[in-house]
Amino acid sequence: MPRPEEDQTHQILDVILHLMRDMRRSYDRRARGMGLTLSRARVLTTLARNEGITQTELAADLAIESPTLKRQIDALVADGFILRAPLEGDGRKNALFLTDRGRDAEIVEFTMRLRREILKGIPDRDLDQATGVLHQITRNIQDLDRT
Amino acid sequence: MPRPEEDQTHQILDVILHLMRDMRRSYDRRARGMGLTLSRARVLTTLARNEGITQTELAADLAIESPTLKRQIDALVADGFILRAPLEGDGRKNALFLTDRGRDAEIVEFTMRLRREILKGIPDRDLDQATGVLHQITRNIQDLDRT
DNA sequence: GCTGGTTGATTAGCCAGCTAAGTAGATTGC
DNA sequence: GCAATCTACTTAGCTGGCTAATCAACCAGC
Repeated sequence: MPRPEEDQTHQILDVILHLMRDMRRSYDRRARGMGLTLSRARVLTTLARNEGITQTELAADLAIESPTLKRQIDALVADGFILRAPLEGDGRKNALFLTDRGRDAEIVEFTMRLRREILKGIPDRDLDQATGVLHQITRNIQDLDRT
Repeated sequence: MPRPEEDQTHQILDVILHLMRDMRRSYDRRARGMGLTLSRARVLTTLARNEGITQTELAADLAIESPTLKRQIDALVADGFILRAPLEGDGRKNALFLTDRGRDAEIVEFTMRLRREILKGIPDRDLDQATGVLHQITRNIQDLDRT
């Protein structure tokens, strides 16, 4: 059982990897009854802030690629949460709208409550500091990719 | 363009979601030439610290489920990075070993270098503080799941 | 007003995570 | 010493991320 010192210091990357999976799994298990997942809830709450936008615009808001979004939209349309409407004036674009079911306050409420629970007991300034570190890591990655 | 205040404060969860994707994408693109991905490199480096362990043990070390690991092992065996050997004394278990190719220092070196680059310019104490916050979030999720 | 390039959405196919269920080998209890 | 249970691995199938390539509609320039 060798234990190189390097691993201890760079631990944060593995913590991030695991945390994301834990978040997803926990949310998905809880939201299954509503027919949602973490990713799909994000689509709904993001769309709720800006109904009528196109798929490309929504994908940009969510920072995911359009084929990824497309499958989620298909599922949400099939489950009656949102609607695709052809956008007049441009035959390529779809405008997206929530249905009554998709606009149901329960989803937003549920998501916000869970987020509050997940961050419980952590002072705002600690959250801000941690967020700053994560942003710095993101910038470092972008710098690397530019090389 | 409405902008509810709540979103600003809980931003960290989205940052985590995106950061993980950025890490994966950046690593995978760079490591493609070696036939590796971030997940597979993690399998190799974790196994390197403890050759001869079984799949279940390795899955526990990586904190992933055994079916997830199984597919990665299949791929790594196919590409000549590792070997499955039947473990004498228990016909159910496989012992895992690196091949010469898998033991190749380049992989470990490459991974460590990239990790250093990604964390460049961030003081250790900031990293530790951020890691602490992430751990707290992980504990909060586990507490929720226990309910 | 046609032609070439651009854009929005889709399709196809990959990787990596998961759960649920199946199979074969070990272990335990009677 | 056999039945029942448990364990390790596998199989099957879902979700969600990605890239590459296709198709249709739009737009620019000549």
